[in-house]
Amino acid sequence: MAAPLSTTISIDPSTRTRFTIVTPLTFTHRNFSIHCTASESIPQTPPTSTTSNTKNKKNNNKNSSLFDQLSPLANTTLSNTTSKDQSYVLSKPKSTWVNPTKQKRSVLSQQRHKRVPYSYSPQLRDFKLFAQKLNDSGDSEAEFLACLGEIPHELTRENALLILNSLKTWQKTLLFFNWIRTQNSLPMETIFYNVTMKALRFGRQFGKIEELAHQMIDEGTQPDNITYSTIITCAKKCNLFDKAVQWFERMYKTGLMPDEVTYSAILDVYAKLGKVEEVINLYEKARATGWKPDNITFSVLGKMFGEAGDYDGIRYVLQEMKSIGVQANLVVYNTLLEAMGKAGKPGFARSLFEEMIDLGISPDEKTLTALIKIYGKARWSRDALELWDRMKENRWPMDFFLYNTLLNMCADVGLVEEAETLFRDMKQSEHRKPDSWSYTAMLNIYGSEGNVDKAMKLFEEMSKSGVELNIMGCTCLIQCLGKAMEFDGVVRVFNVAVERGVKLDDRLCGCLLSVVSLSHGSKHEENILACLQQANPKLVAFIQLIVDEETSFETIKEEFKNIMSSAAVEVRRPFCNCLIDICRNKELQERAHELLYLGTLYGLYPSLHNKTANEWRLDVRSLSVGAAETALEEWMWTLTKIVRREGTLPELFLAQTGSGTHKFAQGLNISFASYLRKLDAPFRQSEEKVGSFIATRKDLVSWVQSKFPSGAIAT
DNA sequence: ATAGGGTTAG
Repeated sequence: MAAPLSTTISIDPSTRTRFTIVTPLTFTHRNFSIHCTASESIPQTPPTSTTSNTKNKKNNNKNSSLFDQLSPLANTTLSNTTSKDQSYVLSKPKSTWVNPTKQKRSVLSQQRHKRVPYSYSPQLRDFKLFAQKLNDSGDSEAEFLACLGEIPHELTRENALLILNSLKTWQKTLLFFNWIRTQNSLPMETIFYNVTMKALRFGRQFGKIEELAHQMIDEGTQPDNITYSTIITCAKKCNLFDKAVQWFERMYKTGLMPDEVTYSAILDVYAKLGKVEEVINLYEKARATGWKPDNITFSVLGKMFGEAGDYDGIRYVLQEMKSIGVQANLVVYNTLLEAMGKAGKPGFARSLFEEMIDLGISPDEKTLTALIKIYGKARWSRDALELWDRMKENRWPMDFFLYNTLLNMCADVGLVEEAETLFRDMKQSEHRKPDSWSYTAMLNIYGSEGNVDKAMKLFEEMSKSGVELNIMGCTCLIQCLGKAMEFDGVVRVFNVAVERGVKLDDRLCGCLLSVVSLSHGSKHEENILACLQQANPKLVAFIQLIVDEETSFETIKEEFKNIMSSAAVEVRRPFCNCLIDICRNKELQERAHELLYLGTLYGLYPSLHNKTANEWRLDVRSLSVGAAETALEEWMWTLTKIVRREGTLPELFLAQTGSGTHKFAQGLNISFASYLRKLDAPFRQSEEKVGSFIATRKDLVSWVQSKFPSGAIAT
């Protein structure tokens, strides 16, 4: 989803750490400031979910939200915490009571529903057989009802429940439920509704569940915690989060207190809505009344913080577990591992895994999938291979997800042969035939490696064996063919994708855009542009605009903003990089500088410049070759200006291109080095750090002075 | 699935 692109200050309360400060930045053609460390902001998270409660606040209490209802409780149970408190994690002291003897009002019931075992029925065997017969009956209502005529004995409460629980489709459960109702021989207890609702939930029939709920309310059968938690989790399963919240609030309004099951279910609903503050609020309110959360709650919290990439949140969960004395189980470890990965902490994931092994908890497929994925994304090939060996050694469980994750990991760290072996094994296996994910991983590997022949062979193989080509496989292929300058192949693959109805996304457009820049000067440029025209006509129109020297900067700025606003966040920088390359190919250097300026202005290059008193650093690691050259030129112009007016300069200048730790990474450092030579700039390749270029102030100043006659420098 | 809550691949 595209986040809005904005030129105003944006402080999104849901992202606690992300503030963007706009400082005035003057811009004149040809005279670019490189001090663009501040940026106009593009919010990274769509501002969607944070305001839903304020909407309800104005309504009367008939429709008031849960938080309004709970706020009097909050005032009495929580001290010195405001809901706007940004530092809820770790720094907040545990709640302190003003009056510890005063009874705190509860937000949840500590008592769970007691399970009543079924009483013995002498007709159990007969009814089990009868249930079997009903399951085997035809699916039509008539057949089912005919079968019901053969009921062996009069229906008791226990036997009715037995049958309700034994029917295998929700349709039959519902028919049987309605039949009991019409028989009128048994009082309709809550448990009948609950069992039926559970069957409906299995079939994701939220509408039917709601009908039943209204029906029971109408006839005066009280819904209990089991009813509500079933309704809420069904809504959740059907992605009807508003409905889940609605039913939870309804429950409060009827005066029924949720127990811990319902409570953790609703915590999960708010977590899935991304309402982190609300979840913490509810969690702490319940904690304050003495509730002892269990592993399920911690799994919900861990998942939520993982989705938010919030490392502090994950630490908060670990700390809470420790202080409450709850030992994590396998599910919690799996969730927290996954969360550590999302928060970008592979090292902590590794220690968490070792901690779990030391405790004697055996990893399952999900554990290993999470960890292999993390090592792959972090490019920790040694850890990934070590873990892979341990998996084989210990015969830890493997499944299809794990196989495909291993393939993806191989793609991430550049293990071509290992991937080929695994892929071959999968083909030879009975139950783990490669699917579209597996093929995509292999296409990714061959694509990154630039192995056109093997990639195309896989492509043909997929068509033959009927494995669907998905958007990512398609993008990998196009990228691979483009880099190999096989533009006819690009067009062919693109057309196949369109024919098969692959939905074209922004990444594919970015890929095509890079092919456009590569095809410059060849007879194929028009054909590639025609593909892009189909995928994203606005982008093609923008290219036409930027390559026309007559277009004013104001127009470029406006259209740039439009293009980037509607593009997915992750493709904005690649788009800008490619557009700069296209301009430089056509020797439209000035336009290239304008685009780099705009990219910087809109925060697409947030860490391009780093300055300390001793060192100025240009970090071009996320730039394309053309964009990196443009950035270097701009840097040098600024230095020239500063030298001219005899401003202060640091001792050291450093340009970083990255060493290309990725096995497949194409050498930006090589092209950057040759451009430095072309400019005859006094940067030297650092000996200890590959991909770093260093220059001293002395050398740079004399270089600047030699480029400009001394008279020109005097002011 | 045996009346209710949590975790796996771009």
